[in-house]
Amino acid sequence: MKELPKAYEPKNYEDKIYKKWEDSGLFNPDVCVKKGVTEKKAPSFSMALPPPNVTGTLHMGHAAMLAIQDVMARYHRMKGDKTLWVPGTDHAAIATQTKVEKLLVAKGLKNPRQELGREKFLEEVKKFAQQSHDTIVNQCKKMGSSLDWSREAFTLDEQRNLAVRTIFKMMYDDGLIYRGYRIVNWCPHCLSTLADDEVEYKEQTAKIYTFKYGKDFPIAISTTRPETKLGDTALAVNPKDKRYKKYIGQVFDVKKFAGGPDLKIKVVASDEVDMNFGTGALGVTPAHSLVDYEMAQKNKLPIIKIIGEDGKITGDASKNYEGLTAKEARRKVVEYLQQNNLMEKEEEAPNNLSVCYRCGTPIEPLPSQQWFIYVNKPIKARGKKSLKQLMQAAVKNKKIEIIPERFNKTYFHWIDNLRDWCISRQIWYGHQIPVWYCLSCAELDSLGVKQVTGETVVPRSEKLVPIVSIDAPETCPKCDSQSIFQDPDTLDTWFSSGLWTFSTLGWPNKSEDLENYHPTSVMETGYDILFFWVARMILMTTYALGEIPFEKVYLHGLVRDEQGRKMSKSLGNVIDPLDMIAKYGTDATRLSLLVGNTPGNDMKLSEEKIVGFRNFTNKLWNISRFMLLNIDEPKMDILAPNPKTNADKWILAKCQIVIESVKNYIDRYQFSSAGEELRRFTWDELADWYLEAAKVEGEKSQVLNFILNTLLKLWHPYMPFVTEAIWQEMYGPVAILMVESWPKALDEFYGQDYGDMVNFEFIAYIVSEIRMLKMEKGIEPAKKIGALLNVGNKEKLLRGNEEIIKALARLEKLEFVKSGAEVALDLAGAVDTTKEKARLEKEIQELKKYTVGLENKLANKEFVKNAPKEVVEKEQDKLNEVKSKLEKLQQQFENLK
RNA sequence: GGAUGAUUAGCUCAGCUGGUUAGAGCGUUGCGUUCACAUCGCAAAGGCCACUGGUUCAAGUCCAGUAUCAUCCACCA
Repeated sequence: MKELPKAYEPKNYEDKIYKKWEDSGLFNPDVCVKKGVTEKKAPSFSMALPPPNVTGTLHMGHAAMLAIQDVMARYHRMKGDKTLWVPGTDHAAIATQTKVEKLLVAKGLKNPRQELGREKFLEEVKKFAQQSHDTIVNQCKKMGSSLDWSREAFTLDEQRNLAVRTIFKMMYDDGLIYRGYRIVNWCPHCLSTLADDEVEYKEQTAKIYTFKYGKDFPIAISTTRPETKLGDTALAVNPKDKRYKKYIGQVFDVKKFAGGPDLKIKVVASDEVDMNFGTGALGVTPAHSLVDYEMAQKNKLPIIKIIGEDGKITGDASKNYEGLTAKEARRKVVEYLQQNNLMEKEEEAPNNLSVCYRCGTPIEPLPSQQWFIYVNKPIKARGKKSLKQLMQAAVKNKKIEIIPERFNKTYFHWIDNLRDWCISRQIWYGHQIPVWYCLSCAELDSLGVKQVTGETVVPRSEKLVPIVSIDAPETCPKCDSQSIFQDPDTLDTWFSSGLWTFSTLGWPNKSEDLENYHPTSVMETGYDILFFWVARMILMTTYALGEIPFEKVYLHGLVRDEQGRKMSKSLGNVIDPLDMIAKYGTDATRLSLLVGNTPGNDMKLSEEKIVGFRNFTNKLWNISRFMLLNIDEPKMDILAPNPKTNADKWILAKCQIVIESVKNYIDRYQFSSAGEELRRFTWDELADWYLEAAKVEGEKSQVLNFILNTLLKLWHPYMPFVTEAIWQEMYGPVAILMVESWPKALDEFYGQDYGDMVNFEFIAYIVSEIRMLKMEKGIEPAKKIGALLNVGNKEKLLRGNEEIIKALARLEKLEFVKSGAEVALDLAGAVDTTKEKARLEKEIQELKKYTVGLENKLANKEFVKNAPKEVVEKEQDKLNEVKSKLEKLQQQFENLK
């Protein structure tokens, strides 16, 4: 006999319990093996935690991710698998740097990078990242995540840096990484390139200007960005366009366009030009539009860069405009065109503006010398497949399964549209590219460098010959000169996080972890980073290791607010997981994120939902409290006891069924269904019926002990804290539920004979009927009255459970009879029979309708012919059952008269 | 422009390969302080499963189309 406190107080247990788990070392599979908790040869189950960005704190999305993954980790650990869940954080290059810059600006610095210099600035970033990291780790622990902290990784630590340098060298040597002068997405605020999918589009209305380059120019063009026309080298028309056909191939000289540079405009044909848009003619600006750039390459047109990395007009080709920002230049061009009667039309039209996904600044496409990865080039070491093909194959041949399946389509579509991946970034926080240049080998004069000092900024130039090396070379391998310097650029953050599943396991070293735990079992993450990250991991891993990074991809949805809006600080609708944990406990918070949603779909979260699960947590606590009061001496490894009564048989059978279905649901990644199933068993079956019966029957120590052990184990992956807390109340401070073995369904309780189960269900049905009758007749539930039961062919069963029926239906007297209605109340006159008659009539009508439906179905020859036997039989059984029920009701109805 | 998802009870959502009178939680209504729990119990009400066709003995479930909403991708200058 143990007695728990009346209500569960999460605060009194959670931190202590987490500390105990952590101190036990059992998050580490090696320790589990050493302590004999897991067998040495057990199958392994491994996951890499999607590393949260060190840009701040965790939100509900992270909490959901941690909860789902922890369910899997704990389930597999209890099942006896060697379970490894590796934690870590992501340096999130641009995101973190931007964040720190903002903080420094808020502190009063005007231009932090310039004022501090690379080294000091990076120190600031590191400080911030460290703080953020600590917060995140603490939050992961608060969520109860059973992560193996001894293996914690950071995308920018030394081990990961080695992995990055190694794979860069591999790819370079395989000819997959190249340096090129290409149009890139340039963010003039971050002063860096962005990958294609780091560009976002914002709807806006823009002014479209229609004008001619010059007075004698025969064709007018339309554009939203007149200032870029300073760099036009061609005009494209559709070859089918009769208006302009005659001009194709001609070259027009435009003197001093908009008071600026002279232009040579060649008229070229392109199918891509829409004849119906604007004037049907497109001014081609090869340097500042990707489409135009491609057109220029096809037609061998010159590329004139007129906007520089600072977002200002460059001097080379744009006299009179040099140094103006794009905005200023636009105003000036427009003014000129208006004043010189070249402007034909100005109109507002909807338009998509491309902006930086980090800072929202409009993107400036411009040509620049950058590092790229070929996605279409055949790779010798991989059967001449390209990276694209490797990525496609992994999913197409089902080595990787994406859950839910529909994301396959999105994934393939993305790959089809994939262009070479620009991996160099002009920011400081990140993996510096493992490339060095020798100044002695290069002709410095031609680079515009006169004298080399420590602080010399060397312009980006293809004239610098790259020396690619895993470790920093001391001298130039060609000329032995010591004046070499490392490429100042850093790598796209996804380059390093793409290695995550194997870099965290020790690659490029041939580690045991890599051997044991790679490929990982599951990658659980949000669908919003399917392209950014999941696809890149597949790319990197299939290339580097020739194997997949994970077998399953489980994609969860976004956590939204009650109204379905994204949670954001500016909207003020953010629900902080830590607040919820403080108010309602971790288990309630976890359940609210685990139950009531399906993979790939967004979920709406409200505080009320969490309150509901807090109530359930307390319910479980009190169920345990009651059970413990009726268990003599709890035993941890109690065997299933022999059931004595109908109720015992029923609950033991139900228990086996729930064990089986929870297992099936979790194995099929239906975490919500498993949780609902468990909740239903716990509340509707165990608490509402069995425990009530137990109060009557008494002496249930063994059954209760067995059921409670099973119950706590089954709930543990979902609610680790409350279950562990109860477990320790039961079995002392040394016991750890987390590594107890997962329950197995036992055939003897339900395999052969469902009869036992159905028997108690009949008792429950009778009790419900009596309660219903009392309610219908306006008798207070607590008021004790008498009742008559027609025993039919169930005399033994009913008499055997007489006390239960009396107690649960609150009867003072129960008589068994052999005729009349199934159940009748001893009403002692004075009761409103009209109400009861109406109720019966309604029910009879409904049953009649149902009977007719069934009869029609069975009379249908087609149905009998075509439907499977079992279905037909089932329908026949249904009909018989309904008919007999109908008879009984009609008899009752008659009796009332 | 292309794609995907959603549309089921007042609200939030389940419903896997088509086969019980379509389910749950919350909320609502009525009754209730039975010695685990009012963070509770008992009971009830509430649904042409968006719409229109089709396939089938049988459709919430499969197919086609329509509408509304959401998201993603591409981007037209």
